[in-house]
Amino acid sequence: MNSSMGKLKLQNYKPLREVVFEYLRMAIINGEFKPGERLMELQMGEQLGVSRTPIREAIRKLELEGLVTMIPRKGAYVADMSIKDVLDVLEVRGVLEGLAASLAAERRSDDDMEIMEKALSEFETFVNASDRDGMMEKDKAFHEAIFESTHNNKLVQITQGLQEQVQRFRVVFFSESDDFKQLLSEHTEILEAIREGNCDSAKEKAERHIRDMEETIRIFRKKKNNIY
Amino acid sequence: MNSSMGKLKLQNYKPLREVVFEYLRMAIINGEFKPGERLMELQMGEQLGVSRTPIREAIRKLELEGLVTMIPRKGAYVADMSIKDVLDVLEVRGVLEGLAASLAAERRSDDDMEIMEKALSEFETFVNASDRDGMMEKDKAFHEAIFESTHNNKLVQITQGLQEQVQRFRVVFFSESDDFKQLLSEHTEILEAIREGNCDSAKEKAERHIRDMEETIRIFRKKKNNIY
DNA sequence: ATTCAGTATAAAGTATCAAGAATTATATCA
DNA sequence: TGATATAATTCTTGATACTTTATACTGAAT
Repeated sequence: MNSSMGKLKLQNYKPLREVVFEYLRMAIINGEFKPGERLMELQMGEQLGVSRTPIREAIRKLELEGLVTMIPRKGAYVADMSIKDVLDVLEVRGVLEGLAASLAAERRSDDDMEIMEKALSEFETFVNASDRDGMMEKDKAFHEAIFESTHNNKLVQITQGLQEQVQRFRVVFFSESDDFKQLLSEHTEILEAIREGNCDSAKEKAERHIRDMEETIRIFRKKKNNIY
Repeated sequence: MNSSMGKLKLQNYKPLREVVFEYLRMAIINGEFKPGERLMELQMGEQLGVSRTPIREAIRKLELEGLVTMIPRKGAYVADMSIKDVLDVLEVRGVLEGLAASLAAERRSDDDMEIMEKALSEFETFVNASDRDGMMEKDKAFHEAIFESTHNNKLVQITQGLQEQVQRFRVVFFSESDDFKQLLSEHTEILEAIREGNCDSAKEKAERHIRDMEETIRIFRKKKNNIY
């Protein structure tokens, strides 16, 4: 009994740097910290009630993730985000989504299938309820479920990072213009192909799903007269 | 004069954490630190003549890169590397090489073309001289040149991380068995397709290039009786 | 042989010191 | 009197040293 209590404690223990890291990451992704904004160690520390060390370690990781830009001896800034950056990300994510769908169609277990179906139906529920936050969450969950079904850890890990960038972009630039009805029908088609084990079809549909998003952003860019 | 000296210094300045980070990364990638080996902050610090802080910050970044594994309150260990891990990496890298070659065929500038050709011819020189280290270096340079030619920064960044993992695997498991003559002819074909601007051909050849490598490792695994 | 206690060791986090960059103020020159 | 340049002060990062806390190991006792 003692040992199981100990284990529980152990599982729950998170180093401060980890807490700070996740806090800052979420704050940046959700747009609470704006691009270009300066992150000062002392100030952050006071705000979160910790000393500078955990803050610094968290910032180092955020730097590697590309969410923060460091200038030596000057400080850390929330990374800028151009439309070009997001288009670059989506170009990569397109082929990875395709790969994932194809592999999922080939390798998914019955458990995987259940998880994907659950995510999709929950997504549908939120669409019908017009709950935007819920949709975003389940949209993410659906794609994650596909990636998990590939049983390729590296693929899961890489895509997580990319997802964050896209999410961040959505929040910063774009908050109201996704067409969720459209997303729902595309998701349904992708899952159908995966269920049937049709690799090629799953791949093609998943890839086009991302290309559609790219196209939406290209149009958005033109409207804004943004030059690259 | 004084000010230009100052500027030079400024340009050359690298925070200690950065130096340590790169040192440790190279040491791990090149197999000087073995998988599972423990990295102790105090000891490392003494060895490199710095205090613990830069070591810690470097280790945090290595953790995010997947090169070290942290166990809270216990310490940092050089990450294990299974054959499954490398196959996962290559599965991802395959489609990214394909994407890169295709985009390069479409977007390369004349300067890009020159850089790629230079890398390839240097690779050939080392192959003829049977200089293994030189080959590895130029092999890497060639692939990097292709990725740079896509003008997609995100793609460059992601692939760098993957390249490191493959490199590490090569060193740890595999030191003598690459067939560089074969690599050379494949590289030549890929570059030919890029030069002609033939996206589909470039993509297909680049993808197969990685699949060949995957196949080599699968055979290697069978020989070793390694179960997944 | 097993368990519990005490000690040693290493990580986590805080406080402190040093050094570089930025801003402001003052002085000098036009 | 205004503007520019330089010096000084202040603020922030970079790095070290120190304290605390948890884990592991060793030895003794049941």
